[in-house]
Amino acid sequence: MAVTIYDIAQRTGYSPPTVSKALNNQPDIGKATRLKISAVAAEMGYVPNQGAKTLVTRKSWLIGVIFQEIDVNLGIEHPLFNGIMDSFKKRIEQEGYELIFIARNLGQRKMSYLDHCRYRGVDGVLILNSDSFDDEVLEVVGSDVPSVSANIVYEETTTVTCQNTEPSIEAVRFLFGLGHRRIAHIAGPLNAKASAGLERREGYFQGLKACGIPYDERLLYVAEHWTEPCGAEALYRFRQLADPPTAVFCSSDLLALGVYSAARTLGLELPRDLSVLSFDDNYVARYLNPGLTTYRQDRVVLGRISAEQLVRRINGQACEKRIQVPVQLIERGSCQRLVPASANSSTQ
Amino acid sequence: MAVTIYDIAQRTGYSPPTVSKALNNQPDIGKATRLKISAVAAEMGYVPNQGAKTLVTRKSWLIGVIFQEIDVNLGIEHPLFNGIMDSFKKRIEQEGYELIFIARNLGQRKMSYLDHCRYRGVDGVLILNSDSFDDEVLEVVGSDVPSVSANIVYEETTTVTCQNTEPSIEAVRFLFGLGHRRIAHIAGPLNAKASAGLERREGYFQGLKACGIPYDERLLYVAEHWTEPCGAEALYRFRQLADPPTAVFCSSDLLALGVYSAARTLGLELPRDLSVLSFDDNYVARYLNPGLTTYRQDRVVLGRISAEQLVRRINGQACEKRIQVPVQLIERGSCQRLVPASANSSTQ
DNA sequence: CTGAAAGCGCTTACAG
DNA sequence: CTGAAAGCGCTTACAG
Repeated sequence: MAVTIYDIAQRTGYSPPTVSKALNNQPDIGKATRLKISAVAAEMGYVPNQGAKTLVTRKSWLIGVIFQEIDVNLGIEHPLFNGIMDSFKKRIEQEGYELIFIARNLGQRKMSYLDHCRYRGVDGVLILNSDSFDDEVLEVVGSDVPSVSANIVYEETTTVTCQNTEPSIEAVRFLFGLGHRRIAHIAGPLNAKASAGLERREGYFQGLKACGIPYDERLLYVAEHWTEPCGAEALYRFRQLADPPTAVFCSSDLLALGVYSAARTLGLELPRDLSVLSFDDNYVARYLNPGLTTYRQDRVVLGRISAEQLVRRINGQACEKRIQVPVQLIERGSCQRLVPASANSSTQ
Repeated sequence: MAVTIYDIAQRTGYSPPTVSKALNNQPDIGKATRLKISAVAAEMGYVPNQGAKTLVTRKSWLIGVIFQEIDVNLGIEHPLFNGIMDSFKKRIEQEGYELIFIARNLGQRKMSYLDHCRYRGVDGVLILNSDSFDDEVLEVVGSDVPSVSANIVYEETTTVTCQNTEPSIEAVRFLFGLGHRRIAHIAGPLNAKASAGLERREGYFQGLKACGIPYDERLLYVAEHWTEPCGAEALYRFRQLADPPTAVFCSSDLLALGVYSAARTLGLELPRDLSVLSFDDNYVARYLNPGLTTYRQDRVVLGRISAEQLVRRINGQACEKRIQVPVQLIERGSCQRLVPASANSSTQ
């Protein structure tokens, strides 16, 4: 049987409330008393029962994570989500919180995400999902449970993502600077809440304009999912054109992976026959051949800021509606100057 | 304020205990009563408070996960651990359990893993760590908290890993079958509890013997860590030999990654100049060039079996001490017949 | 089949 | 500075 404050009370001669206050560093306790009590508590190996505390304080020190990734279907293996979650976890632990996964179906019992949050009494929730229209997630963000979203943009809560539009403009400029004029774009799924698809495409449009390149709708492919097969399909389409693109800007590395495999199938050599620029910097990007040049999303920063925003919400402090973290171009070998005037295979 | 069983009691006219029993499907409740109570509960949006239940039942329906990966330092991004955890999670959720991360340091408070388990009252613990000698983990497996380990082998509890020795014997045979005679091995760190390093090396030895190849100690490199730089270092060493290996069997994909990068640095072409066979089938293996031929660890099975074993332990049922799951050879392009007698670059 | 009593481990007013 | 009383939301004997 575990040691309780009653056991400590008995051993020290103080009452349970006094023990409780001493252990919680309440101010109205004599110094000697506090010392005595904590010494005995340590000696007896006392560990507080957080469940009992939660019952009376209404504070569980638990953060739920709704982790639902339907697109790539990698679950916790999802390369972006798990990086964010890892960093988020470290940051909230500093604040004394712990992470619990909010399950969708628990045993036989069907419980909504929101009910589930109440069931466990979580103090807040991190939303890491890819389905913008999931009713149950919508119910959570619309509830009084503090939340933060690190992918989908919800009006009702704080959303933390990377910057999308600006780097996408820069992406086009970068390829333009390498001499490319036929620059294609593989956009991710487009819907109002999934910022990545929409905002990166917007950057593509603006980049084209900034470079004075007229928009050619045949050079835009909108992927149905953020998956490799969709990326491959895009390249097959592009290659059917009489005047195919010499460079392609992919809105995610998973899509770029599809471009790589399609290129191999088509006998195209990268980057000689096609420059590929991407977005994410997944774990695999550096191992590809050629290494993928891509805008890196900083998962550590993304997770940390999400955590800080959520803690603010929990504490009732003011919060941003949307935070966008800068990305960083990681140059590897997949982009090449178009006209081989010089012998350089890559340019700064 | 949340709806409690008192509210339901009031509305239905029954007592709280009766409401409790009805909602928990206890047998000694009238059918009409049960129906009435559950209808009202549903109507009022009742969600049980699991914390309060835990206090009296001493069952939290919480499984802790000790996730500590010191080698590669990828945290939750660790490609093998997170795959196992994902599958484990799905399986325990079917049983009604949820996953909570057991933090090492929570806020200012320093709490051991074991104390932490008690603090949250977890019903069991999944151990996914890479440091065999972590005292705190040792304390957990030696305690009365039910546990299962999915990497390090602990005498005190159930360990679930893939098969190591048999496939490693097969690995040598496979390379032998391709005509290789100078077969090197990059072993992982060797210690009694980290089965992977030791057992795979053992398989290498046995495989050599089975093929009638005398063991040459210069062809064995023991990596200090399961990391890419260690794999690279191994190849640099091997290449300094007067008679370097024509094939290398790596005890993990991370090590193989190092071999790939060192090969590139050295100007070696894979698989023409060196056949590489590996173990794991990480996310990256298929994207390498050439694709990595490797023994796949089935994370889904590993996670599922770990979950089932832990549930058995929690329920006081008999458990295996060690379970080993078969691996599967995934042939891609990194192994080649040594003597190019035929034009085939890959063999069955 | 149903309910009054007690208690799980803790904290919060409140009185002294 | 310390403690008696009450209660958080729930379940478990036990009595009827």
